[in-house]
Amino acid sequence: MKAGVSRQTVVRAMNDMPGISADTKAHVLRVARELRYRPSRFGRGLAKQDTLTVGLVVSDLTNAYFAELASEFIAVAGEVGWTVLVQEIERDKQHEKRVLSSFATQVDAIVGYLLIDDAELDDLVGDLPVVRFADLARGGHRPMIGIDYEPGMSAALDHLTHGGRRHILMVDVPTEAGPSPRAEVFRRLSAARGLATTIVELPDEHLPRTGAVMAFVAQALETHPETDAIVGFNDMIAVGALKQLVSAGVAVPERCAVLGIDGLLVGELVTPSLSTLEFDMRMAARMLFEAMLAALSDPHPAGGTGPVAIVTHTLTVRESTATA
Amino acid sequence: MKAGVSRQTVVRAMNDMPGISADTKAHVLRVARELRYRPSRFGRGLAKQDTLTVGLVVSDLTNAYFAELASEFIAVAGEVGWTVLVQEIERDKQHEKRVLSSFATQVDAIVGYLLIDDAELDDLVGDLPVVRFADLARGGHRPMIGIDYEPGMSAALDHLTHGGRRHILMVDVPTEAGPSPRAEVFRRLSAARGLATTIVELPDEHLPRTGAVMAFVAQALETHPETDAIVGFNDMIAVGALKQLVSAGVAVPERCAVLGIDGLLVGELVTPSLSTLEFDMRMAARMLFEAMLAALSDPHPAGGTGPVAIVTHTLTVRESTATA
DNA sequence: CTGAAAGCGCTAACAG
DNA sequence: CTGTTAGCGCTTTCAG
Repeated sequence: MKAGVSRQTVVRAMNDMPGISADTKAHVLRVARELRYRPSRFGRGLAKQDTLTVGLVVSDLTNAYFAELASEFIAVAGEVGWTVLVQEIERDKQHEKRVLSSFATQVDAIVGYLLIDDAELDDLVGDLPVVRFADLARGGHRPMIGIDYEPGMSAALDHLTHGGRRHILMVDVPTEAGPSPRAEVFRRLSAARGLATTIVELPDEHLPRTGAVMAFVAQALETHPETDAIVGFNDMIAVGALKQLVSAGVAVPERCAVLGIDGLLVGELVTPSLSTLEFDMRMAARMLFEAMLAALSDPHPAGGTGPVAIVTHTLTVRESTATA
Repeated sequence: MKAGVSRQTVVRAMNDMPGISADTKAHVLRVARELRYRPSRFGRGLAKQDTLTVGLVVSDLTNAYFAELASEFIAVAGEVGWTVLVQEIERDKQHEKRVLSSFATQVDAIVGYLLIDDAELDDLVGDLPVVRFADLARGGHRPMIGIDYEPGMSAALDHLTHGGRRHILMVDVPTEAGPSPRAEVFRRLSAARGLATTIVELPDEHLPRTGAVMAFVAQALETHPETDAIVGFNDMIAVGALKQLVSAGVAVPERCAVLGIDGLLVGELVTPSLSTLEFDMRMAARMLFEAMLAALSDPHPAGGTGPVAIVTHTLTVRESTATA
């Protein structure tokens, strides 16, 4: 059409389709290049009904946990030609709603770590497939990859008690609705073991700031001086606790052990190195993606779905919980 | 049309446009919801010629530096309704090319940390606007946010020499083409000061592994036992060096100082805490985004552009370079 | 092997 | 305030 030559033969050339002579194809390609022609994704998307864009929701990319999730998910998705839109929701439900409703017209599916519940989700995104990455306890009719803290936490408590720890303090980051699922499992399992545990709740505002976490831990330890082990809501909290103990001259792990959750790289880097509960994020990302494909091909499985897979943690023992 | 009622009045309802009675609008909206109707992004994109999707290229989200860039960039872009496609290129030029040519049909602009040069870029993406985030030294006719290491490195060297350090070792991560720009600046500035510095090159393969970095540093120190300060290519390398020194019983900072580059959070968490060169990633992300908008509105500025803004580092002194 | 015609779902411009 | 018409750029028939 444009360049002296052909027409919608261009399609055949651009898309590597059969039924075109090498000559014309080469010619078309060359002209296309000269013209700096780029096919429009909209025209194509409209004509071919398939498409491959997924929205990933995480709470904060700056958190290595979510960065790793994003990295692995993008990799898995990319392998089969899917493209990933990433958004952060920064623990803010309002913002999450805006993000989701914008996703509703931009992607073919949504996955990730969502705050809102299924009912609100139905409102915002209709029957767009959504797969959550969430604590197992969370209900709902949509598919999800459930995180079961029980096996890991159980192993962790065994490890701590075998090491003679009896007064365990968990520093939780509660949700709006109360203790986090991590803390719930901790409470339940330690009660079952007859342990004298305490859960303190770190206010949200302190979250990213190590200094604030340190101060908070210092204060908690004044109230609970008998503490001989601290479990952090996650590795970053645990590292804050670790720093506080070290700087207060409390011997770790001799006088007090510290355990994190998530298995972030930072745990290897601090001194003493941090024991933690970790899991295979690559596998989790793969499961998320596969659940998404499943949801896409069968949007309304009979009787809802609930968890389609469950991930658990493995205890990695490093220096911070070593036994004397 | 569909639901007993209206037609393309739907448009007016869905898009909050004027010229529609509250009644009809409410009705349309309700029916749309019942029908789980979601407008197609393709139809819309085709009809309205504007659109707002940018591709962000980073080398590795797992690297906190890039995670922060992504986080900030997504935030800035989101503020004005842009949506961000994220891709990793893992230091692999082939992969980068695939990513870029796929981006060419998916986004309206590309920004980020690219390996390939402008000529190859022209080939892959035509006149799609691209803004790099790159070392100032890098040439090219496309716009970029240039990173100038000189002011920061200069401050760092002053700080180290004032602390009496004379034998500085830099652990570089070279590019295919030789020393990194960071190392080049280091070499130039330390030569100008008459310092006895050495640059050792960490093989790529070791990159993510702290243990490997530690071993490499141990070996480098055997060859250069007089070393009294180590500058890492980035914070992660510096932390590896720090760990090696500590575990080898070398007093930090008394016997040997350690300095990182990038200003990652991890620097605050290690013991002793890491001095580093940091910069304002939020501002850098904002500049990237704005340069992108500029490139979009004027794709071919007279005479190319080169750097459209320059970012520099600030020295943050923590324990690892403290003076006795 | 190449060309022509129709339509994907939406919005804009213009009537009614 | 609401309906009609045309066309965005591409792919898919179906003819030549």
